[in-house]
Amino acid sequence: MRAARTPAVRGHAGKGNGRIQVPEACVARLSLYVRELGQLKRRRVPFVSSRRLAQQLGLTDAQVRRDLSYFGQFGTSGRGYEVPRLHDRLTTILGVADRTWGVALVGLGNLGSALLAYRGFRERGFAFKVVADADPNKIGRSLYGAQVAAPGDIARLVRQHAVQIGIIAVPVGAAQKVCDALVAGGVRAIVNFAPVTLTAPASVRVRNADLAVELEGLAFHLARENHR
Amino acid sequence: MRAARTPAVRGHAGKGNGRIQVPEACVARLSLYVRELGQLKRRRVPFVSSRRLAQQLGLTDAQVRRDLSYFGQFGTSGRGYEVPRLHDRLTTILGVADRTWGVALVGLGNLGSALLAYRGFRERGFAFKVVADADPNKIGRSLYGAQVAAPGDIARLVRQHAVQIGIIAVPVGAAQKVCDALVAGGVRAIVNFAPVTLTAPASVRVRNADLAVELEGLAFHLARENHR
DNA sequence: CACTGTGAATGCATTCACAGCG
DNA sequence: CGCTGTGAATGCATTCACAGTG
Repeated sequence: MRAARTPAVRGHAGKGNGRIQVPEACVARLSLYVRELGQLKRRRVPFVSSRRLAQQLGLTDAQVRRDLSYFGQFGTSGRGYEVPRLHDRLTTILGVADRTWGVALVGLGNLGSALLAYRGFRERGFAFKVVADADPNKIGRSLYGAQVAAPGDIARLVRQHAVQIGIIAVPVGAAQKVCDALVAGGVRAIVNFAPVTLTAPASVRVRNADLAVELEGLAFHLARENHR
Repeated sequence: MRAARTPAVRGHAGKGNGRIQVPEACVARLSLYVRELGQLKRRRVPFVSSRRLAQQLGLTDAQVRRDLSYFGQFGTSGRGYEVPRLHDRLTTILGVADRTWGVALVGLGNLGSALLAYRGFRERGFAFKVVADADPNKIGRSLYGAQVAAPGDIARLVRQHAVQIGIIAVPVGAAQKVCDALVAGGVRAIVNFAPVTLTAPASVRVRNADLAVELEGLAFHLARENHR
């Protein structure tokens, strides 16, 4: 969940045109806010204070206020934030309100299948436009409403469907080749689940999600606490 | 990802036995170093410089040196770092060299199955000692060498096998209950894949790995770049 | 009042720059 | 030389604290 390859991600350069610099860490929390507000909205909670929101997410109230302030002034003194309004506003800012993002998923092993089946993606504005795998038994078949393509067709299909985000869920050995194909097709961001560092042009955002890294981070801390 | 108070993480300096604070961000990179060094080791590369290691991982050379310096002095002036030695040393520090970590996995849907089947975990020192699911059709069956238990048995089994790490791969509605069971059994760390914030004692480390959050982070940036 | 929004202060993390070593 | 290890400087992110508002 942590970006290994962080190409000095700046919010945005242009101060002149009124764009605000948003800390990267804040962006990461933005979708947590949306998630939580979505629940409150469904429960018809009309207002929420920074304090309560913070408590719910394990943050501090000051941090919630600071984070939200990067995007505008949404609150009412004395009462807090209007839940539906804030939810709508943040959803729009996240870029998942008014539009659907096309996604290309490569690799339909256990993990790839899990991702394809995960309803959360669709609900949150992501659609699998292209799905591919190297297994001849899978190519051509239809899974979860998507026709499985061959690796050789990735670049063409990505371009054809104007897909902007690629997901790599293939074994280590194939990851870089898949990455190249996605880049050739014109994706602008990639989520990589293979435990290897990819090489891609700086214009393409790469985010790594090696699941074992999560566990190892925890192991480090546990090991320390043990030998004390 | 998790925000709560950053606990004092300590490492030991090269000289003396005074313990020094290791930045949390550095810990996250530690397993990347191990991963990369493992590959170099297999290719029988004897030495590697901070420059080359950095290039390979998309970092700066200064950062690599700084990170490694938190754990000791491993390098040789003029030549760089001895690959096998550094690999062994970091593996030990990570806590995945000399021991195996017992893991409890709850939820055997697509994602849970993917995790269970992922060989990377076993290779990197993690063993699924307890596996559970609420589906009566799965309970009692044997998957990937693990007997599937019922949710009601989680706490008991976790304690019995002295499991320290829990993985939650169940739907949102069941996540908190599973979390409670894992905590009752005595786990000290949890990786949560359910898109919800869990409540757990401060002594239990919780790390969230909501896959949609990754995508949304990317969407935010893409949305910004579009409307320029 | 209870709460937001934000300068200012603090605390981390990264980068610079260079002394020192093989 | 080429490269490490590390003070010092810089740049981010979080927290404090309080003026201001409905």
